[in-house]
Amino acid sequence: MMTYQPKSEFLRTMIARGFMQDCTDLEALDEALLEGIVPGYIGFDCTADSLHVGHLTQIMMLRWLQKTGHKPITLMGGGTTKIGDPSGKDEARQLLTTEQINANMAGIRDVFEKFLTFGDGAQDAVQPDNAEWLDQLNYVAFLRDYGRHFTINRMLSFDSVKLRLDREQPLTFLEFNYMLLQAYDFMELNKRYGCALQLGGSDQWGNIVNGIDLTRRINRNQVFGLTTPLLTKADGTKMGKSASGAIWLNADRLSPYAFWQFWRNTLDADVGKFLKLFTELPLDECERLAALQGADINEAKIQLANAVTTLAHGANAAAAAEQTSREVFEKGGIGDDLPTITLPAGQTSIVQLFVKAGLSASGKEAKRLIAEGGAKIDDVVVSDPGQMIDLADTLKLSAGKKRHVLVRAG
RNA sequence: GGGGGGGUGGCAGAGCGGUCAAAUGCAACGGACUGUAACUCCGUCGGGGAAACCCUACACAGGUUCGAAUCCUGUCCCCCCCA
Repeated sequence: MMTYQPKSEFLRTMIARGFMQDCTDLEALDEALLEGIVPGYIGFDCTADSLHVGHLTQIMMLRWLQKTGHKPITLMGGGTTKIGDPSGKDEARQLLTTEQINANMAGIRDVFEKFLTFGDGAQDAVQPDNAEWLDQLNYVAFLRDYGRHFTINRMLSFDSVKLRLDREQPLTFLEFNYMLLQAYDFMELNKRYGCALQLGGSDQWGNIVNGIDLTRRINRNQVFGLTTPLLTKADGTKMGKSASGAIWLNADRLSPYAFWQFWRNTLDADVGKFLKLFTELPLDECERLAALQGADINEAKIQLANAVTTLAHGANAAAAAEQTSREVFEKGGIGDDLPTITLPAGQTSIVQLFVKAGLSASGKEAKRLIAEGGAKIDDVVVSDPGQMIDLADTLKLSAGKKRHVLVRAG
């Protein structure tokens, strides 16, 4: 039960928009936020060269932090990625090379540039890499200075550890150390940047609390933690995955059109929640849109798609995606934003066309699609799998009602 | 170190000499319905081929059989119990 009503804009926003799950000390954090600039951080693994929709809650929190007058720190886990966080994972992850990690870090930076303002100012975002301090740790010195502050009894009580032990899945000592290093990160960020807040998903609670304790003991500073609820869709499935994989925030990995479509296809019941979390539309507008009934709620989904795509890819990309979507879905036409492939002009079998366009994983699958009546070329149902087609101009291939690809003769 | 159980399709999980490209569930894909929904229903769901049909698959390598996911031998990996 939340009895305390925060006064700071940041916390009020977090609560009102549904970001808040738990806070270590709401009242004291609120005071700190009212007093001055609070640097707050979230750590990100460097396991891929982009971030995806699953990270978007965290990204938006940092954006709000900056918008409400504070300093976001996007900590790159260049050091900890070499270890792997056991939280919520069933198995140890495979280790990445330093080169891969560095490349990934650059890609992630590109994503953050869209959401945050980086620089040297007091409220500008910074992006340190924990390899800066973790790589040079001396094992014995670390154990002596910091290891003494962690008891095995306590560490064993964390859900992330318990889960693995209960399932009798191996938890290596390497992974077991992850939480020490994350705690060390918080302490180090407190030293370097005066960082006083760690944000994260609710699965990070244990790690965050460890960092708070360590910072208090070593630095003698009070710092805070705030977690977000685990995000699930109304149908119970995990947020951020689609048929074709993760919904990346990077245009190289997922086109703005596909990104827009992802949001356009939000479940009715999720529209309000997503508007609040992933857009900056005023709350009353979010509520008005979410309350639309029947087919009218499609308008809300378009607004959602436009707003989120604008944040991630810019207003032009969002407008183009919307335009193409209207052409394709409302008029049955084509749009520039549709995924496009170029193939040599001439005779091609339809089956091969669908495979090359990425609409079918194999020829077998393409034939199946045709047999089921789901394959269309320029909106005409294909009936003969053996048919050859003369590729001379541009064709629109459709697999079902939603997946369309343009094929150009080149 | 000793004893026992197991590794099957994206996942879960049957099969235990032929009728098995392998039950069932989930996921996925297509269709109907609709709002580019949800729910429900129907269909499909290893690869190649227009098709007949062929190929590759049940941890890996051999072997026994007319015939093996199913039996034998060896290798690797996982789990349980005892010490």
